[in-house]
Amino acid sequence: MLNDLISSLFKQSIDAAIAAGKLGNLKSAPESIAVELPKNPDHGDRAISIAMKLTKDAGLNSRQIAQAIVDNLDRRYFSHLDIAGPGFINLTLSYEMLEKTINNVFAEDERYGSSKSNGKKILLEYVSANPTGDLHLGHGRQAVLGSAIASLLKVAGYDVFCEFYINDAGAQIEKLGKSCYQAILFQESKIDRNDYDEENNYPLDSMLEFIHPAQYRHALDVNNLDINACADYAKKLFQEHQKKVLKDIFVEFDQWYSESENLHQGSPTKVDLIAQEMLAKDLAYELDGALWFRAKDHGDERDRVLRKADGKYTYLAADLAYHRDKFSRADYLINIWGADHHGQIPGIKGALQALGHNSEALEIVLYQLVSLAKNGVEVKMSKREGNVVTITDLVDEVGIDALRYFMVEVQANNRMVFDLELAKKQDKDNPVYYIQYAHARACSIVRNLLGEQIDINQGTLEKPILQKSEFDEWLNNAQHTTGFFENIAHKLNTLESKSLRDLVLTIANYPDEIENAALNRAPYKIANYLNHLATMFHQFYSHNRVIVDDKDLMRARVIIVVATQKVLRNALKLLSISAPEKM
RNA sequence: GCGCCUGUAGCUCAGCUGGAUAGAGCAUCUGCCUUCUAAGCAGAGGGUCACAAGUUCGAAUCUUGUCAGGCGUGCCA
Repeated sequence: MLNDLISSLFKQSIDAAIAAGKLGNLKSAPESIAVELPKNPDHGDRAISIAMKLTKDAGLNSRQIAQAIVDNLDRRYFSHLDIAGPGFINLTLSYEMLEKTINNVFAEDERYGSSKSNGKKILLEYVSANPTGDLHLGHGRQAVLGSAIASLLKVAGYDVFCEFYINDAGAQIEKLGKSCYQAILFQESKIDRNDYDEENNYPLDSMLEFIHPAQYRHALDVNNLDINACADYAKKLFQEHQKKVLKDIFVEFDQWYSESENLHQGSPTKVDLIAQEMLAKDLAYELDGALWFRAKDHGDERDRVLRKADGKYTYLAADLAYHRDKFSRADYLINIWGADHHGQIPGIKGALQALGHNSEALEIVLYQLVSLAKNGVEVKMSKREGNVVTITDLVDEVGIDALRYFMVEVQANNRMVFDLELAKKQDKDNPVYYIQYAHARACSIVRNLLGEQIDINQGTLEKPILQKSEFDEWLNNAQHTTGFFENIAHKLNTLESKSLRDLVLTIANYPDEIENAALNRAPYKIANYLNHLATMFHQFYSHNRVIVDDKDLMRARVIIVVATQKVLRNALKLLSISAPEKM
């Protein structure tokens, strides 16, 4: 990675300066040296501010330190370098360095930006919606966020296993069974609308969207209807629906983990075992007929109930059993939770730690909830109001690409107001098109270069501007050739040169961007990066005409265009957004 | 009351984990299509980084306090 390389060059130079006795009392070079991107272009391509940070340890002023570092630096990759202000070291990268970047893009191609496997396994759990209804906006945010984090981590070298935890036990399933039961009776005209228990059931209308006679008559005996059978039927129905909806927006799981099948089967069940163990280890006590976890002794603000007086387990107890199971399958767990669940974190972490697990190895990524607005006015989403926006609605309105981009572009920690009216308008002003357009433009240039030319006056076909064989040779050589920028540098004017350098430097950043985004579980950074890369490409495009008579010039520009196209494609793929060749 | 999150341009958001003159997009205004896609480019206006102290060479970023908004604080999930 570019910044790693620069960082290590500076580390070497600091070590050398220390050895030469030029850095006062400093004993060793710092672990990591930050490589910054200056805001001001006059400050070069990269800046190092380490000199100011070493003043105390070295006992020298920062400009002296900067000078000592520069004097001992391997300057091979820097065409210009100066010490500014209090001791910033400003770097201008040489064409050799830019060419190295381009070499890498061609050598690694689809893997450019990816790290080698680091052998670490992460179990990522997300969405985990109850199988009692359709998936709406909020699930959409979580689903897209989770799948993008999964891709990011994979690209960053982790072995990621994605899991959907199906909350298919307990009260909400009983409620589902009853709702389904009555909805069928209604469909069969055995009760009328007023008999349906709207108070305690899921709304009839939302059930009727899924409970169709043609289907349930195959699965259930309508004349001898059983609530449990209805619960099973409805559960599977919603599960299959959710699976399909998610798959449609490229959200897929390695495993759908059923709570009822895995945690509540057998005797004792896995949840029983947790309760027994906690009682045996004195982590829990009985009071008023309930079983309490001593959460207050383990970092929570008060004790929490594991088993209710009616003998049923709480969500916490089942979740502990589930997390114990996950820990047996992976070293590191990431859960994606809505921010409204943040209050549960101390409880579950405290209990897992007390049970002998490393609670540090459970990471919870919170996302703030999505609220709905119409024409700028916030509205409450509710099933009864009939204004629930489902993922399916969104796909129909804005399409998959825009939906995914929308959901991922904002930091998870920020509240998101989704304006449906606005989203509907997102046809031409949609930011995702700006990025995709850059990709299509790049493809279009290549098409024009290799396609047969039509002479408008003569109406005849002429030879392509460039033979495919020569084009292929250019690209193959792009993996190792140097000099293709160096040779044209003197032919470029300021605008041409600047936009070309800026584009290549942005391409060079990609691996660092991935690493940073993965570390922060922050796919929005990739969305921002894509936007920036597209901007750099559009600028390059308007300042540098690619298809020109000068072949050296054309070759250098073609190589940059294809390199850009590859990086755009890689980054879009990371977010599961399509990279169209034509628009 | 307590805990977590948020507060940056008219609006939606970035700000590289403490760096130099705080940036994009949308919206408003001005230019650029007989040359590779104008879904684009070039430019203008728009700011007390909620407020106040503190930490240091240096703060939108870290600490503390205040204000405003969201969420949580169940023998619900």
